[in-house]
Amino acid sequence: MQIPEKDKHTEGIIFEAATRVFIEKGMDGARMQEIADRAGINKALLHYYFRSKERLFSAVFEKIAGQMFSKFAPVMDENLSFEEKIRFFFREHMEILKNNPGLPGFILNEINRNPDRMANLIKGYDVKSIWLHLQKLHGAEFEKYGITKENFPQLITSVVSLSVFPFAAKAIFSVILENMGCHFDDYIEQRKTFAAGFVISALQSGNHDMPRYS
Amino acid sequence: MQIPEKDKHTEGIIFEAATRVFIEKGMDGARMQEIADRAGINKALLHYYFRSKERLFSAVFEKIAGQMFSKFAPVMDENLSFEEKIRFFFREHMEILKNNPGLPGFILNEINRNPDRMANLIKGYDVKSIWLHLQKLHGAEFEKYGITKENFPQLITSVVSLSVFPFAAKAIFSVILENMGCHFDDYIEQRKTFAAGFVISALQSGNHDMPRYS
DNA sequence: TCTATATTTAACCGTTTGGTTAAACTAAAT
DNA sequence: ATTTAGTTTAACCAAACGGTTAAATATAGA
Repeated sequence: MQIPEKDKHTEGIIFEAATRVFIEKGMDGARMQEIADRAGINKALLHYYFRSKERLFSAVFEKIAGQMFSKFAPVMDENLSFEEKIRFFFREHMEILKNNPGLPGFILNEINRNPDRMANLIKGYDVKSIWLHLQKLHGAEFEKYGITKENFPQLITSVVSLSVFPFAAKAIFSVILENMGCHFDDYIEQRKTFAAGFVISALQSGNHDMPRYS
Repeated sequence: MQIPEKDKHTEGIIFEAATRVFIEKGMDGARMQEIADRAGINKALLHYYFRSKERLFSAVFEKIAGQMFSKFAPVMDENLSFEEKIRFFFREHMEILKNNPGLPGFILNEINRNPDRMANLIKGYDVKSIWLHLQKLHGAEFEKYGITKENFPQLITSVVSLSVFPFAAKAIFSVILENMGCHFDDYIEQRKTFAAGFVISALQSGNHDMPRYS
């Protein structure tokens, strides 16, 4: 047999090319011919490795989405105070996105196109278990900050929004920021500390407006 | 001549059908045949009113984007304190998005696909002029809250992130929230007051971590 | 009634696209 | 040397798609 390293090599080249094209153009906008061209191979070989566009896309999406979500969990296991974890999260997570600014748009676009794919993806990332886990670790801090089971979803979605949205809306934000003489990358660098401080300040003041569940 | 109302009527029906399809599928995923079907007319008539897919899409996009951005400005002219404006913004803006949850994803997807379109769209929404306007109106509050020209972009992008991102990521959030026994619409209703309180709390505590510009 | 526009019908066109096929070539493994 | 899998080439196919055309019909205004 032939060396499997070469298989992985070519398969990897195709996969990387496909990843770039799918991120740029999305599933609908991507063309198999363009993927083949960027990989420096031909369409026939593309289908030799990945039978169809759908299969190739699924492989790319699952890897990217997996990478994306897997970066959330480990932060929560670090031996840090809750406040330090928040700073840690913004610093690390936004650094990853800074190097892959197209990921949020890619994920959001695809889950909007095909919401069913979410079901498979989400299992294993249960917010309730995260809540229980964190409450065990940081019960005292949670009480001090007034973090409850009711406002916890609001809190973590706020954290995610503050870090992810600027990348999802990069095409808008970068233009607007330039008008104020600020470059996007500088803005992101500032944001790592600003957003962390912003969240922590909000927690410390403690008066979270939370209506009762209806 | 025929009554122009009927023209507008049919044109409006087509336009609305196109809007729905484009929001659901995006430019690349949308099909002219499906737009015609949903409008209850035929493809020929579609091209009779809107010469091409590109023109139809541009018309839809510009109207939606215009609606979207026009909702930001008037908030700033209300006769309210800055704190009240923040509460007002979250309440009103999120109510609009609640009734049109597909808009953020549509806009984000398209500006990612075609960033050049942003240039035309942004002019008229200059952050620097908004900053000058607000600083004139709320100079005292800005000083109290420590809002400066440097951290202002961080502040308003945070406000926008907190309100818009949950809709852009609705397909993810709704699944995750269900795991905690919370429905998306309830979450949004809570969020109007939570996010406002969150921002105001962060401002009141005042210690915004802001590194110097590089 | 005549006319101009709105609308339908239905066929048609050129291009693109995802995917296939078959033959030939390469090169390492046995 | 033979086998096996990787790879190229190049042609091909059927379906989908955006868009066009032309003839027929409906309808309201002049």
